[in-house]
This record gives sequence, structure tokens and C-alpha cells, in this order.
Amino acid sequence: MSLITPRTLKGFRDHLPESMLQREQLIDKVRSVFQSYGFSPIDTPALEYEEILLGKGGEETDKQIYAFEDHGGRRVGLRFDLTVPLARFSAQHIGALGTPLKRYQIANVWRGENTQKGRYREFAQCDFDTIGTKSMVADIETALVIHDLLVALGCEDFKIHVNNRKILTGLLASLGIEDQTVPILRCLDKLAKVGIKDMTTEMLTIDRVDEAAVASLLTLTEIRGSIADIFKSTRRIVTNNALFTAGLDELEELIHGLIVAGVPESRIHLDLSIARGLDYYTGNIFETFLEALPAIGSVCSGGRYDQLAETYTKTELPGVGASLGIDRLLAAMQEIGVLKPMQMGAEIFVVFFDPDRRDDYIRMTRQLRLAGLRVEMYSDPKKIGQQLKYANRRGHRFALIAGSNELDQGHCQVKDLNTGDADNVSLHDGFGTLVDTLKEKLSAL
RNA sequence: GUGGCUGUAGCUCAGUUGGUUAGAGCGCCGGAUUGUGGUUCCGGAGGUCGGGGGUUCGAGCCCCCUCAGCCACCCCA
Repeated sequence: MSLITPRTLKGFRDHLPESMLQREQLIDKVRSVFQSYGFSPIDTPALEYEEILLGKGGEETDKQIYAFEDHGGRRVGLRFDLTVPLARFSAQHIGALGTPLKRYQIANVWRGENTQKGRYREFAQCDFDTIGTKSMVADIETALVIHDLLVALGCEDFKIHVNNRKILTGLLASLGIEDQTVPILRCLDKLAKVGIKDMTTEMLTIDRVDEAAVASLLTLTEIRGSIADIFKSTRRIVTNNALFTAGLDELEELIHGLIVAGVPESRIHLDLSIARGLDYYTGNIFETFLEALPAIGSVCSGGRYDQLAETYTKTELPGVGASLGIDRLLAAMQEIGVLKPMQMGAEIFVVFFDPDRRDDYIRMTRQLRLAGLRVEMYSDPKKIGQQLKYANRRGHRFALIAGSNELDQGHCQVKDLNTGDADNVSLHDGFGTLVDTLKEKLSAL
């Protein structure tokens, strides 16, 4: 019989125990941050009707959606993000749930794009959103969650880049070229990478964009100084456009709120050139970069999207939220080397010493677990040295060694695998003394 | 999706201008007088050289295709 080569698809990965433990630990922290802000968990199907998914994020994202026909002839697609399914979910259930709806969802999404480090075709997003309010308080809290998430995950050096879609849209409207917003945004996004000269050249190839327009755009992105100075200078660029002014007001209110909440100003970066490719954003937008590894891209992005649900319902459902890319963040943290090695095994290891005493070990292991300890019993009565070697490698803290000698005398050896010290503990009262001793030793670590 | 670089044991890599049974270190498994690991010594297993096809008397080394990883564009978590 010929063997099938075991392999995984491009951009799809297996998760081994070591990195999965890290991942689950990070996700636990993410959950507790979400819950500390009053967000509740929901889940939605991986597969949606294609029509739900298409046309929400823009042309590029449509091309990246895994779409196919199911066995019933329905056009379906794997979700590209968690925000669009949320819009559908909200339109369907908001009557039962009421507003504002604060929910989070940690789940996989799929994108058929080319891979790179920290860019996969299947990856998990930790998405949180507030639906049903236009209040800037929701925007402020969104940014605060982003901030607290990164701190909780052990990242201290990061910057949250903030901007507001209305500023640029308003500026373009005042120039009469708002219908060119998408290509202009795309071009502007490259500023940091290609420089002013190349960007200008490309900008001028866009229909109806002249040098005066480019000059205005550059003025906007080139403003430097303190946050207050930036706002003051920016306001002077366009004075006759309500959208532009509204965008600035919203952004200013957002930043003000963050400062009031105690976020260090060094972690906020007012970046009028960030655009965000997703078409559905309408107001404040966020991108988060790690100082140590900006090249891996944004690890947590989002923004306000006030019209996303309008294709599903006539009820007005404005929303704001963001997504933490846990896989990308994990890749970044591994790259930077900030992750501490984790203990893989249970804390207690029971040596399968004497084959004739198997039942005693099973009983002992079981009783310790019932007492709340994490215990692993070795599966084969191999030589004790080998078992200890295994226990050591797996990171168990204490080994319980009990051959016929110990068991006949009614005690058990407790060996500290870090120091090598071993104590005899009585088993005369069942396992009570053993449990107490182990708990004492563990809490003393 | 487009372009560039890479692909040899679990991991990190050697492999001379194509030439007999493809190597090292680490790891893994086992042993060093009967029941104690993380240091030492000895031994062992493990590779269709990413996969497929071609050129050749002969290919890990050359050519084509394909798959995957990394990088850039694009886009994004």
C-alpha cells in the first residue's frame, strides 16, 4: 500500500503542544480583559452565505474569500473576518439582545492571500465590538481595550496609531475628488514605505488629482508636533467642510478620553496617513504596532463602522470594535523572544515502579487528582531512571516514588525534581498527609 | 495573484567541477552488575536528499513542472 505524504495546505498550520499552551494562556488573558469591560462571548458559523460576505470589505477582500458551492447548491463562503458576520448577527438578533450590544468572539477566519511570517490563510482573531451607539465613549473604550490587551499579554512597547476616516474624506470632498477616495487612500498608505516623491508621482496618475490636491494631502500628513499642535494646524487646512471638522472632533475626543483614562501619551500615535484597507470603516480607526517588530504589521486593528449592517436591516446599527490577531502576535512574540518557556506536564509525576503495584499507583493518582492536584502517572513500568528523565524533561515538579519497600512500610517518597531532595511521606491515613505535603510544597515554590 | 531566495535525518547544518553502501552536532531510544533524572562513557534507530518528470553510463548536486517556507509588491490580524 502506498503512503500518502502527510502535509498541510499553504498558510494552514498544525499547532504543537508547546505553542498551543502559550496560545491558550494568551487567549485566557484576552478573555479576562474583554470581560473586565463587560463584553460577552458569542459564536457564529464559520460558513456563511456568500452574499452575506461579499462586497463589505472591498474588491481585494472579496477576492480573498474562500467561496464555493455546497452540496445543496448554495453559494457559501468561509468568513473573512468576524466583523461582517457580527453585522449579520446583529441585524438578526438585536431585537432580542437590545443595544448597546457589547460582545467578543475568538474564532478562526480564512483569507486566501499569499503567506508570510505572521500572515496565514487560517488564523484566529480576538474580536470585540460595541453595536448600537455612536457615542465616543465606545470609541474610547475600544482603544482602551486594545491598550489593556497588549499590556496584559506582556507587551509594554507598542503604539496605537489612530486616525479618522472623515478627515480624509472631508478633505477630498472639499477638493471635489471624494469619488477617488479608495485609490487615494491606497496610495497614501504607501507614504511611509516609498517616500514622498514616489507617492506623489503615483498620486498624480489618479484621475482628476492635481498638484494642488496632492499638496493639501501632504500638508495633512506632514503635520508634526505635539498632539495639541497637530490638531491646531490640521483644523486650518480645511475650514468649509463639516465632515472634515467632525472627523477632527471625533479624533480629538478619542485621544482626550485616552489621556483622561491614564494611557501614556507615548503609546498613542496620531497618524493621519493610516487609512485601513477595509472599506466599511467610517470614523475613528486604529492600528497597533509593536516597537520591537513593526515589520510584522498591525497586531490589533479596528475602527468605527456606522453603516456596515445597513445591507441587512433598516434598523440603524452603528458599531465600533477591533480585532487582536493572536496568531500574528504569537509569531511576533516568538520572534522577539519574550515568551517564557511553559511547563508542559502536570505538576506531580507518579512513577510506575513495581508492575505488581499498578493498582496502588492508579488509586494514588486518582485520589490526588480528586484533591485538586494535576497529576500524571507514567504509562509503562520502565526503569526508574528513564521515568525520571522523562519527568524532568516534561517539567514535572515532584515525582512520587513508591516501590514495594515503601508501600509495604506505608509511605511514599516525594522527590523534588529541581533540587533532587526526597522526603518520605506517610500513607497511613490514606492520602491525606500526602496531599497536604504536596500542596504545601507547591505553594512554597 | 506577480516576482526573488530557499527546501538534505525530529532540530541546526556539511556534502568537493554530477561518480561506489549520503555525514556531523544536538535530540530521541537503549546499555554502563539487580530501585532514582537533569553531568559523563558506549551503542542503536532514523533520510524515497520536499514531490514528480527529464538529461546522463551515472544526479543531493544540471533542466522543467509542482508543493511548501521566507522576502518584496499587494493587502492585512
